[in-house]
Amino acid sequence: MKKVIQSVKGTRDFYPEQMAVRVWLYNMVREVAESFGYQEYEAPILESLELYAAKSGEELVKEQSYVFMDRGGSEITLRPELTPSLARMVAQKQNEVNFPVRWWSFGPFWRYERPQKGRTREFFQWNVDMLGVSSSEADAETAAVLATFFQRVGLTPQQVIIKVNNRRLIDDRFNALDISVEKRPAVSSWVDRRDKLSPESWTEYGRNIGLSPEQITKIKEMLADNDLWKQSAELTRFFAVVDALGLRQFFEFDASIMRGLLYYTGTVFEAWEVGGDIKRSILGGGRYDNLTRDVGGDPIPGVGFAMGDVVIGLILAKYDLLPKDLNINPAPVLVTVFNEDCLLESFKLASELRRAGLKVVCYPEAVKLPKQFKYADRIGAKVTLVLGPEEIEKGDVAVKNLMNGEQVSVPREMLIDTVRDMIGA
RNA sequence: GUGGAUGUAGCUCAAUGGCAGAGCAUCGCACUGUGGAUGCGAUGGUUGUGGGUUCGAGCCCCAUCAUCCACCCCA
Repeated sequence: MKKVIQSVKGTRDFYPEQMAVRVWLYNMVREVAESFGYQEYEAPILESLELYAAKSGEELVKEQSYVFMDRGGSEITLRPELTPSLARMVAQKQNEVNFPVRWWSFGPFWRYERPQKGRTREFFQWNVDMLGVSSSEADAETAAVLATFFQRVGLTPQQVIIKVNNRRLIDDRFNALDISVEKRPAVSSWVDRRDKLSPESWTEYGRNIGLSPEQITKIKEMLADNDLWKQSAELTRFFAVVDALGLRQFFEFDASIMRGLLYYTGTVFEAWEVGGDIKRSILGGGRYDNLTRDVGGDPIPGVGFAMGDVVIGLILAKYDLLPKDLNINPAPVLVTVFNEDCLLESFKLASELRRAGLKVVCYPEAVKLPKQFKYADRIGAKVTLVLGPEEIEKGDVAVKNLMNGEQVSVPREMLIDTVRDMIGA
């Protein structure tokens, strides 16, 4: 037995079955994004490492990015995320584009991590962003696109919830607690880990990063305060808007949502599965008001989110919301080849039907008819045509309806209508 | 980067240290101008790889590679 060369670790092969699911997901996100007037765009897959150096978060850039030297000696990155590219694209045309910009994208990304459940090295991401407006209404609308997507695919607030927080709100609290700016990333990741550790070891962790007992107590109080958001004008407005949009039930305030990326400045959000056996955020997003400046443009406020196809795929599979019976074979008509002498006649017939707008497969060699019928059945063809010596002599074509087994011989001039009738086209 | 589990036919999996098997898939026949269903039969293996222990290893030991799961981080 010869060994087939292995695929690259962390990549997925999209056989037609999987590709159909991916296209279905693409169609869902496109439909939802367009319903809010967002325009589709795409950025390069290759970017300079420099683009991410500023703000993406140290681990993402230094340890998780695919970086290589191209033949000209430039340091190139396979994009690990899209937002910096978007900021660059908007900054480059900051005087030409119409603000507010509403853009969306769905494409591949790469991160060099150990693959596991819900995580691959090559994945697809849906990105939705609005730039040029710094209002809470913009935050809420962007998040509403996401909630609408959940609705569209059949996910309910009992299954998925979008947890919302605000960096400025938390920063104010940290200021009040005298937590230095340098210490905040550590404090953030400590807060982020609250659900993963036992209360005791979580408290001990807090002491280890240099928090005083009073600070720890105050932060615990803060996290327990479900009404803390009312102290934030931005969040108050945010919740009012999602309420007006009829999507309030998908959102809840959670002071422990921090987000790892450094560029977020205001409202941030993450979606989680409520049932909780998928212990990772489904997606994340938030407001980033300095990113265009960080890539060299004028400061343009922005807000957006990214959803990976892998985790949402797990969620949709868990709740049995992935489409079944996706038709992966486009052609409902198969033309058989009776024998070598009839082969060209069959090819001509297939071509004739295609010119009439039908999708047609012609068997590519003169093998036994049972084999060709079996193939037609396997690919899900609805109609099979036979053009043998008898039919050619009479100027007929035998048309078999594979759904009910009935077969008729019809004159050539009636063929197209007969076939259309059978496949319901 | 750290820890755990698993590698046997194309696929899913069996096999007290004692003849390497089943189901599905494939191919053939029943059925030389017709698919699905059924029956009968056939093909298919250096048990991931390399060492070791043993009269004897798929099974035990060591190494290595791969995959999966968890941590880290994140979509």
